[in-house]
Amino acid sequence: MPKTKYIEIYEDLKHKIEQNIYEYQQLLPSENTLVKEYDCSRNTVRRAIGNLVNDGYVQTKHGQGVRVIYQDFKQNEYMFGETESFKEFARRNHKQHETKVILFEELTVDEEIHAHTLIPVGVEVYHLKRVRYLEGKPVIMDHNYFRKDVVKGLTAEIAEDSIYQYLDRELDQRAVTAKRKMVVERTTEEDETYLNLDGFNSVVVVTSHIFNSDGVMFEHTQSRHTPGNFVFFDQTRRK
Amino acid sequence: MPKTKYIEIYEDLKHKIEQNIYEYQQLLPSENTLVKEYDCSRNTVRRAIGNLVNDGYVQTKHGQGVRVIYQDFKQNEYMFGETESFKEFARRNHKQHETKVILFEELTVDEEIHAHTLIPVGVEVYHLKRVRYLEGKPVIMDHNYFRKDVVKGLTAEIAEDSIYQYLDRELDQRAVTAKRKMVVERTTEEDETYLNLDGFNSVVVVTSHIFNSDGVMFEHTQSRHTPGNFVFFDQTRRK
DNA sequence: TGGTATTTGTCCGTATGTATC
DNA sequence: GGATACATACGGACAAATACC
Repeated sequence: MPKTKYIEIYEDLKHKIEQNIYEYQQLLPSENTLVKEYDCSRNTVRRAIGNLVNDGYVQTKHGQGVRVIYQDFKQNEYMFGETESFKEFARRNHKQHETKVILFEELTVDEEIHAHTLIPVGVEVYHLKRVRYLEGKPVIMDHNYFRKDVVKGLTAEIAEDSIYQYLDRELDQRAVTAKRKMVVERTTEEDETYLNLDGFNSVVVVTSHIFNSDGVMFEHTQSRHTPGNFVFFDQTRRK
Repeated sequence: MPKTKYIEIYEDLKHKIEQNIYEYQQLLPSENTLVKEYDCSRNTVRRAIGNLVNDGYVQTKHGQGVRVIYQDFKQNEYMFGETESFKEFARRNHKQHETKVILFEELTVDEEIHAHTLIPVGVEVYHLKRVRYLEGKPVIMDHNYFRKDVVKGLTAEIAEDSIYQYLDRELDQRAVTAKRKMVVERTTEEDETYLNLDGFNSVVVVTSHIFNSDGVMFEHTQSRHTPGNFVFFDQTRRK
């Protein structure tokens, strides 16, 4: 499984930045220097740098150089969001986790479901409600719709473990693009029944549309998070 | 002000997707076709497509093509976040807006301020508290720290209009990279005094670190949003 | 102040690999 | 197996912003 050259360079530079070999506010070696160092073309170096810019690790300036703007504030410990599953998230943070399925049904999308999921009318789907526990506390309530023609043979047992592991291992399917919308809403009775709200009268509602490698939107999920456990990071640049 | 070729192609394709000339789930013309159409190199076409992938407009698949996955759900009408100022946001949505400065002071960063802003100890800063009104309702409370050596000559009057307009027009300074962290917190007495919370007992706290083109982190802001008015969009892809 | 070197930004052409049809 | 399509990589040329002397 040979990695590509630009990914190797990207990861090497990233590690050097994280380990302060290249320090905050310092300039990286020039592109031409890196070309010699990694024995590759300038385009390849530039591609690696472009990824670091997207990650908010460095910032380039025309005629001047590439400046490190990475600061460690434990982004990795939390970092919800991204295209990461609940199980992966829990594992990475060494937290005990569990999922309980409280509804599992199969149905056909009608106009009403289409209106809020954008899944075409007539498509057959699994509809689930699941409660996610972290360290024994119920912190997320998921309302899922999965297309049956993509997520074939889903069962409640699988849904209590990891649907994404099943997709990847059994069906050779993967989530590629995830589009998300986040809002905060007042709690419903259902939220209050199932979640540990800790005094909050609101939940963070993350609505996701998820596409597989064929460009099919195979999942629509509304995740209702208890506010106390929700953290989201993001970095943008302009120009 | 001549735009670059790949930006022109990127914007042209983007418009064609938004106007359904290239439809949802359809494949774009192949890269080689687009090369002829735009009379440019394949690299340039690929660069334009790469930007559309980042925007969540299309998804590429090796050996198959570039598929449109854009769906219009009024992303443009709201879309807080990004590197957009409050004033720009209000203008774009045709909302009446206003800002009131409730604290304006100049001070020197000590250990305590450094700990939560990451601005180096000893740096002189402006410290402001501002309340932002949308359609007459107080919806955001900002706690700002600006470096005086970058944001020279800031006054309360400027802060009631638009600091970013002042930066751009008078000081030729621009925000380039913004790093954000979002959490939900219980309201403080100050929140309750100044904001229209509409029954919520929480606020969305967005902590931002903002860098200018020289890589200097010149602003640290904590924005406390009333939950009812907060919307955030995001798209990610993996692999 | 001004000219030169350095550095990043854009663009082109070509070759090869690999997945899909 | 052959054609098509995207992915990676190389090398070169010139422009534009900045730094240096």
